[in-house]
Amino acid sequence: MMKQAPRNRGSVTIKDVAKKAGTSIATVSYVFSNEERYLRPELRERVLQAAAEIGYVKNAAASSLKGKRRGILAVVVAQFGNTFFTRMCVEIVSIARQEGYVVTLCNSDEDLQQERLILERLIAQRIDGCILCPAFSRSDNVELLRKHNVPFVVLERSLEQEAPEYSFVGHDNFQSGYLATKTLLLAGHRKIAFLGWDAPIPNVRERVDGYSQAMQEHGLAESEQCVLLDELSMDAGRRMAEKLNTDKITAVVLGHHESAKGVLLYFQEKGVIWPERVSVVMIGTPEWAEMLRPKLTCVKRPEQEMGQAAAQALLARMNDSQQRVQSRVFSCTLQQGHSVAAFKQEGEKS
Amino acid sequence: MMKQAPRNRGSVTIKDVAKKAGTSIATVSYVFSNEERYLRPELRERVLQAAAEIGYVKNAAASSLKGKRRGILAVVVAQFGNTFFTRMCVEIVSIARQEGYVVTLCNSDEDLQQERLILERLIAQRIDGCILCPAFSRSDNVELLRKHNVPFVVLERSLEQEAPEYSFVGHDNFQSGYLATKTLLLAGHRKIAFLGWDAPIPNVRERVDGYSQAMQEHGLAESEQCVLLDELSMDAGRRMAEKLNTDKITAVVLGHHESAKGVLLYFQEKGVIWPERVSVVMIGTPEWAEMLRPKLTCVKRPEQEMGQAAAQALLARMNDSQQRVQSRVFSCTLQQGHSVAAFKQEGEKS
DNA sequence: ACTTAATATGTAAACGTTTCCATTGGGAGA
DNA sequence: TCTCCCAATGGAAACGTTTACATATTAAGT
Repeated sequence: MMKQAPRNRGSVTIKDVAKKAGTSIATVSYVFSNEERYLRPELRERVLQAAAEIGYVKNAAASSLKGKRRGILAVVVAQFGNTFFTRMCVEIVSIARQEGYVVTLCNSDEDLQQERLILERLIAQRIDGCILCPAFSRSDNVELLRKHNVPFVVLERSLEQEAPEYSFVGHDNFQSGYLATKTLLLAGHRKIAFLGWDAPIPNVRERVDGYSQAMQEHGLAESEQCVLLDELSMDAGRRMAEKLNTDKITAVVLGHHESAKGVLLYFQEKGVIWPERVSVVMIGTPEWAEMLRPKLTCVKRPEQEMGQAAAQALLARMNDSQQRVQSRVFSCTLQQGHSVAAFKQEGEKS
Repeated sequence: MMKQAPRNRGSVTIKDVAKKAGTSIATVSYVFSNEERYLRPELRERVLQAAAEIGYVKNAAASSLKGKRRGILAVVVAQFGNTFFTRMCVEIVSIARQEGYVVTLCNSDEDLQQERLILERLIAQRIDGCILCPAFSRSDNVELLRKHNVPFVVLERSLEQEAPEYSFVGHDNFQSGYLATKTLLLAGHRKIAFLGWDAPIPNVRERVDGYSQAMQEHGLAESEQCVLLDELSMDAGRRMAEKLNTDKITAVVLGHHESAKGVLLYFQEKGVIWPERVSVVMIGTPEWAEMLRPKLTCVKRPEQEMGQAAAQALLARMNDSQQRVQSRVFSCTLQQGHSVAAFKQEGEKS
């Protein structure tokens, strides 16, 4: 019985190149992965020629076995489809590509089970590094990475609990809440509501803290503050908007653009037009923010810089595991729109 | 001189597990990758125990060397950030995950050079399969995949030239253009413009063909048709909108949602309100489409089904390379909004 | 007790690379 | 002519798995 040519998936191997070029596999390997090694130019050329002819591409998996890098980085986010993350991903991928890495993008969908599954798979692939936005800011799965010596950077969500040191890149949630609120306060508003996400994570708390702080600076104690939190959906946005007493409230901070959609649609339906009836500042800059008229005033997070910073932090960590962890927290800026109007007393209507 | 413990990246190997469990590596391997093989339950348990204790995770790269699958699929799109693709990706990833694959998402950014680079890197990784939306519908790089026996499925962009057979999943561009136009025609409009992308790819041509066909069916010859094409950007959208003679035109088909943004912003600025002054149907359903008021009437492509179909087609192809290629073309549906008004003569204004 | 057949485990050769080290063939210096 | 050395190449072990095959153990049949 003829022995089948086994040829795993029919791939061309270094051996084939060696045979074709009439040399040893060692030589071929030197040509492709050891620039320094001196070889007769003529020989080097011959090998390259042969390789090109039969279409040889080095097997990265085999190569990684011998201690070479794997060539794969991973980004695990909790909300794929959220433009904030998408934009950062684009930057990360771009920098990674320059360094010769392929990036695998994963979505935990804010689910710890999924996240764990994903990380286990990534570890099985022996990825070279990982950028992780942990679901619910939980450190559970981060420990997996640590245990397996995968260099990693935490993105956007700082960890709860007393987690050991780790590199972090995110934006200043407190400041974003503060900035949004301050903008409304400076326009003269006092009855300002904060509508946001009800997740038990630092990001949310800090934004609310920023709101509270700004309010207090203007002499508005807790009793005069109004914070509504609900899940991340249009319906939740609607629910919150319904609860608002728009006769009393003159301005709102939209703490998350996902539920913001529901709020604004509700406003539009009910004729609560901005900025005449209510002033609005939103945290986040989804694509639709620039399409609405009047245009929304938004707090912009520097996604581009953040993505770059995350990628660089990871690369730094990979190159030198001893390196001090980095922590970079970015400030947000106000993206001026037309949804904030100066507050007018309107003749003692209350 | 003490020889350093080499321990590539410090990973725990099958050998460590064997030592810990006091058995051979063969046994450990059987435990983890050969369900059938009978082992004394007590032994199996002991191995699992040992593995768990020292945190063993199988090295997928090494495993793949022996002919096992690599566990990686790739999706290469030309426009990352375009929600149309993002939504399909979500589905693909979800199905792939069920089958135990990790998916790497790549963005060629409509650049053939990039695309080639990406594919070469993916081939080096010996991915198990690939879903590709080829930049500019060019088949150049697709051949790379074929040459390296990577099972693949072409997504959304059919190939130009006389390409050999390949599996394809996309939507019916002709029908989408036809449906959009027909909707306006049925509302009584006659002066209808088509604004779209000027790329030399079948997708674009077919949409325009759909427009033309619909127009002709209503007795409107080429001279009464109006097709404007430009690049994919808001500015381009503005440019096209400026060129429109809105005194003559009573309705527009927005052929691509990216430039559509520019068009609509321009309309808003110039007070060309819809549907009173101009009726609008857009091909595509970006997030912002549901935020505008009046809400846009859109042609919806079934992204979810398409993503699933693509993933399934790929898996089918991977499991049986002999299998006949599949070609699935999905129809679009109208997503009713309020941007189309019945055409009224308005008293011989012209 | 002795073969036979099952059952349970281990040995070792691959997979495609990388790289240490050995080997070869000159040419220069003596 | 003979060393010696250097430059250029190849042999072979290793990386962490899988798996065909060999071995060792046990039970059953004579």
